[in-house]
Amino acid sequence: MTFEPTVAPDSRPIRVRIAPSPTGDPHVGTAYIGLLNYLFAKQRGGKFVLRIEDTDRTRFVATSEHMIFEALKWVGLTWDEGPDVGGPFGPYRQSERTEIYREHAEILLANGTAYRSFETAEELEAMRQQQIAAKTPPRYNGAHRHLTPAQIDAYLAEGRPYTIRLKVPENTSTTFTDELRTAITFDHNNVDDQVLLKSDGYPTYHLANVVDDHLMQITDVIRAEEWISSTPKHVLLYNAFGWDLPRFWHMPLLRNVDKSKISKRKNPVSLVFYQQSGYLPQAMLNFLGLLGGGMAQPTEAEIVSKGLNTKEGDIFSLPEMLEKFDFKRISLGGPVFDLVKLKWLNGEYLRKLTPDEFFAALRTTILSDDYVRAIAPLVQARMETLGQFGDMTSFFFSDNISPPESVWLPKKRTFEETVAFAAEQLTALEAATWDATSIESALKTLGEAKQWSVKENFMLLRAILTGSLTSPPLTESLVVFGKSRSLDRLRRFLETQKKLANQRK
RNA sequence: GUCCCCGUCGUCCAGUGGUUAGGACAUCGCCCUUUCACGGCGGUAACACGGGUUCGAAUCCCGUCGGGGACGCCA
Repeated sequence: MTFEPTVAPDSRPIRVRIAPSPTGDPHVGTAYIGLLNYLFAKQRGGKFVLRIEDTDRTRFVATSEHMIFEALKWVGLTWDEGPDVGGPFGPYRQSERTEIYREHAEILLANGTAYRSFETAEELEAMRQQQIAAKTPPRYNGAHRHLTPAQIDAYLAEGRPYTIRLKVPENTSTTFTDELRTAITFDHNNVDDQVLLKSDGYPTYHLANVVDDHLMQITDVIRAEEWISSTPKHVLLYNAFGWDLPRFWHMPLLRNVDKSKISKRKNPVSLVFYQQSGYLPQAMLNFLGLLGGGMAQPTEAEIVSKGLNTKEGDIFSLPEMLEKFDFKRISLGGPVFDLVKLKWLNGEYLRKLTPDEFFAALRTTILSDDYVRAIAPLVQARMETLGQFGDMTSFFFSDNISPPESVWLPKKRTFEETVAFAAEQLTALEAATWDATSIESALKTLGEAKQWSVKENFMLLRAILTGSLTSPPLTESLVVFGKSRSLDRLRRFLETQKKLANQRK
């Protein structure tokens, strides 16, 4: 038996959404999928919805949501419905919809397509480790699938916490259509009994996304390829509720240079980083539009008639994308997020600005009053002439800082232990709130634990971030320079040293 | 390990049975130039492999190999 649920009729007005999770800095992948959804909706007279998926309270970052809004606006994307602008299908923040998910989980419990599972997270983790050790696929063993009503009542009476899991039908398979691919089939032996409602009462992505997409009347789910393998669970859920399916479009995943899924370790992924580093939003958007194809190359006739240079086939604006972008053209190989080409594109846009516009661009970003004002007090006491400002603060305005080993390597430390310690600094800073006292205590705590003196500790970081052993106060400088750029500089340093170390071997 | 997706220059894209396999970025060379950059001109560079189908395969089919993703009370 194969499930073949009905797909929503084509006549419904197009509605798409992006659903970022507020767990940190806004991600280039969010802008990429956002752009695609935006284009899809606008080309079809549809609505583009922004929904915040904040159901993981352990990873929740309070400042993140606002940063996501600002970053999307920065690249030029706007949404028709969302937590900030409202809309007829709100609330658009999942943490405000918990009651809805609970009710829907009850429906599944009642119709037998879901069940309660009383294992603890620790028990499940132990099971997973055993399975991995035994080289078998890590999967929930379905132990509580067949609990008798008496057992369930006993557990409930005990007040034992539980999750609600999807009861994936046995011995069948699910087939769904991906609009960019052929039909995709998953045997249910390979589909886990996914947790739908966590023991804290919050839904997992799977439940929340299906319920919300249905209630918000989403017609087309355009998301990253990493979701393909959980799509059968979603199809099963639509089925269990008796709902029509949206169309699924899985977009290729952005990649690091080594082709792995894009990650902050290997590539700057924060939109804040690009903004603060002086990339123009139109260049970023253009670059994202280039990845994965979608834009038809100009024909020879167009090149001749418009007097285009051949390279200008790669240069286009959002209105041009709206006009020409074709989803059926998207190529499925995961595109490398190539910083080199992004920089070239950005240079192209920079050169096209008028002198006044260029000046304005500098003054609103890298030379903004706010930025210079924040830097000024760090060097005032150290200066004898204003002319020394540049000497003391150049690292705030530089892209590439690569101190030689003679600068960053402490006298009494080896290369290996120092690089390892710098990696620890990165981890500590990633977890730190970005203010001077938090940074300082995070570093000191680490130094004490690893037996690094405050001097060695701070000097190392100073060298990595400023390229010098003489600089304005370190923690204050870090705060002004910004978390995303500071951490990126540290990551690049580590990558560079790793490569050098490999070359020596 | 299991399942799923993908596979054209180093990178991003063209190419959908008949092309000298095209463009962009990068790279190399030349020109312009006080330097660098910009700009101009030119070069190197790819159909992963093996079987089919066909008069003819980058294009269609199968297998192999390679890459990636998923396998969480993360999203």
